[in-house]
Amino acid sequence: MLAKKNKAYRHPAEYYTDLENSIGYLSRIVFRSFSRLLERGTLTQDVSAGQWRFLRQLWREDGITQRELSERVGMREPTTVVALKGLEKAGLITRTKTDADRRKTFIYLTPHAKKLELVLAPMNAEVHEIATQGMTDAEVEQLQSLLRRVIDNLSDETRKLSVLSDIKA
Amino acid sequence: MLAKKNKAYRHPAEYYTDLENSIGYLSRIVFRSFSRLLERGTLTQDVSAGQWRFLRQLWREDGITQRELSERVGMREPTTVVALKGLEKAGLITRTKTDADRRKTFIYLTPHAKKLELVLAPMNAEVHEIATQGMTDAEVEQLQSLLRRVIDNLSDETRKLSVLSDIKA
DNA sequence: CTCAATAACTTAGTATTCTAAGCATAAGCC
DNA sequence: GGCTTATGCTTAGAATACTAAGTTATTGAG
Repeated sequence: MLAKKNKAYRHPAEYYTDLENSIGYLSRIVFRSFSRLLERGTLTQDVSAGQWRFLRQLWREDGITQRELSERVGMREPTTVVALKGLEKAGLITRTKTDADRRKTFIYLTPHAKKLELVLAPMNAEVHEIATQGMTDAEVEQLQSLLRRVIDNLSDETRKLSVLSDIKA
Repeated sequence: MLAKKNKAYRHPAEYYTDLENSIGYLSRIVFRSFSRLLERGTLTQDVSAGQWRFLRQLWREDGITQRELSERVGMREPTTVVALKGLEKAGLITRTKTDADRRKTFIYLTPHAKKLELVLAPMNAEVHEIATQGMTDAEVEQLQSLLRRVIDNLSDETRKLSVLSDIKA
C-alpha cells in the first residue's frame, strides 16, 4: 500500500500497470454499461436514463421539494431543474407551491408515472441480475459494501477540499 | 438470488429497498466522486477530466490511431474527435496522416504532454489511495475483481442485445 | 424593524458523451 | 476494372451534468 505521506515523485512506470485497475476507471465502465442496458428497456416507455433516476426516488418519496430530490438523487440543482422540465412536459410529474414557504416547489408524480413503476422497477432488477450473474449473494453484498466504503472515503475527502494542493505545489 | 427465468411481475415494494444498493447507482456515485476529486488536481495543469482519460492511454501507447485510442479508452469515436480537438488546441497532441492508409490519423503526444505525466499520474494514484483508505490490499483486489466480473457480465449481455424485449412485451 | 445573510429555485454557458448520418479511402469480389 | 462493402474519421444534434451567477423569499442579528 502506498503511504499517504509519501509525496515524492516516483517514476511514472509505477503507475502504468495500475491504470486498468483504477477504481475510477472500473466504476465508470460499470456505470455506463449498466446505464445503457437499463435505458434500452426504459426507452420503450419513453423514459430516459436521466429521468429514471428521478422517478426512482419519487416512487419512494412523493411530494418532496426540488432541493430534497436533488440531494437524494445525488445531482446538483440545475441538473434537477432541467430534468424536471422534461418530466413535467412528459406528463410524469406536477409541481406545486404552497403559501407556507413560497420559495419551495413540491414535486408529485402523476397517476401515469406511478403506474410506470410496475413496468420500470422490474427492469432495474433485471439488469442488476444480469450484472451480478454467477456471483453469490455474499459476493454481491461484499461488492456493495466495498463500493459504499469507497463512497464514504471520497465524500469525506471532498468535504476536506484541500487534498491535492500539496501535489500542485 | 433471483432466477433469471422468473419474469412474473412482483409487487414494486420488493424493489424499493434494493434501489440504494443498486450496483448501477453505487458505481455512478463512485465514478463521479472519483472523477471530481481527480479533476480538482488535473485542472491545476489545465487538463480536464475528459482529456485526462485520453492522455492516460497515450502515455502508455503513443502513436496509435484514433480508432484504437477510442477502443482503449472505452469511448465512441465522435467523443474522441471532440476530445482530440481540445487536446490539439491545448498543444498536448499532434495528429499525423501517412500515405500507407490515408484514412488513418495517428496521435502523438507533444513533449509538454509527456512531461505532464510526471505531475498527473501521481494525482491519480493519490485519489486512488484516498478512495481505498482503510481497506486492505486483499479488499482492494477483491473490489477490482468483482467490478471486472460485473463488466464482463454486462458486456456479454450487451452483445446479445435482446435482453429486455420480453419485459417490454 | 431593518438590513444582511441564507435558502430555493432558475438561467446561462460549458463540458462530456451519445446516436445517426455523412464523406473519403481502402479492400474484396465478379 | 468497376461496383459493393467495410473502415476511419467527421459533422450534427441531442441528453446529461456541471459551475457561476442571478432572482425571489425567508430568516436572523442588532
